Amino acid sequence: MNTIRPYTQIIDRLKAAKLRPTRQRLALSKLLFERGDRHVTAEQLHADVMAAGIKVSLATVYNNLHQFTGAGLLREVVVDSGRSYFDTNTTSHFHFFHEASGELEDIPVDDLVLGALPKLPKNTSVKRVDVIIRVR
Amino acid sequence: MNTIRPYTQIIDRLKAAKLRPTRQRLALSKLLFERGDRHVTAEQLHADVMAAGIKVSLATVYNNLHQFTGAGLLREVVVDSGRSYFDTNTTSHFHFFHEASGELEDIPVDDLVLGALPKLPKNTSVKRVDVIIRVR
DNA sequence: TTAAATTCTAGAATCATTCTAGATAATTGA
DNA sequence: TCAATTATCTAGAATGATTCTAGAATTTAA
Repeated sequence: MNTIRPYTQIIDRLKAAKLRPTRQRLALSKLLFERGDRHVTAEQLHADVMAAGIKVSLATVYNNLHQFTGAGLLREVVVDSGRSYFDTNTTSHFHFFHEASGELEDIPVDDLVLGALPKLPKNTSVKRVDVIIRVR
Repeated sequence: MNTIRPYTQIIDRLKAAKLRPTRQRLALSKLLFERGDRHVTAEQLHADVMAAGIKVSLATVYNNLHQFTGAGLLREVVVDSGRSYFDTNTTSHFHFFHEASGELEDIPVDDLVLGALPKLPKNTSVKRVDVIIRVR
């Protein structure tokens, strides 16, 4: 039951990623993965976790964001040179970027049709295709 | 004639942008606009202009890159949180980003078909659509 | 030529991020 | 359960790109 074992799912997820379920990691995971799709910066997540009453250093927030990204639990989105966003939606999709507010908004993959990719440069393979529609 | 008035075109371009043709600005413009399509970082351009024997401070390189971008002579490309690239090709096109080398490569607009854009968020208009194919 | 406006500069400041190295906590296996 | 091992956490320093500052130099317009 959820009320009795609220961390079970998250712990399993961390276990699969070979990451120990530490107090800090659990708190960050809860904020990231139990609130639906989110786009956060390290600073935002750090503020969130502190606001939740759990003391976590900023370095730990960065460490965990990168570990989660490496494990495929997050996706890093580059829209703004100067800061990184981390997206809890790791499925294929695109983004609106609101330049005024700095907010990201998901675009479902079906809402934008991308034709065949152009011929790739020699000896390369696609790592990812990013589409960002910048609006204001 | 080019050999006699080699700066005429650049000076006209700067004049149109209401930017004074200073020694530094001319040197930067020559490097940017007389070498075909380029993707440069501020550091790279600074190194280039110094190598050309003209002393320009890094702050001036940044100032000018931003002024050129504001005037529509350059386009800023965000692919790498942490540093900005400036693209001398201001027409509509897309990019390959070579993650290993940090190099950008143009994709002509005709080489990738983008379907109709999704419905935009309320009260917004499109500023730009960025497509980056990350390869390695 | 001269005043006004712009631009340039070195160096300091800022901001996000990474690094360091020691302290703490989690896991493993006896 | 209890070390021993390994991973993780932390504060604070370091880094790297960029911006700011304020005074000096240059350019422009009249």
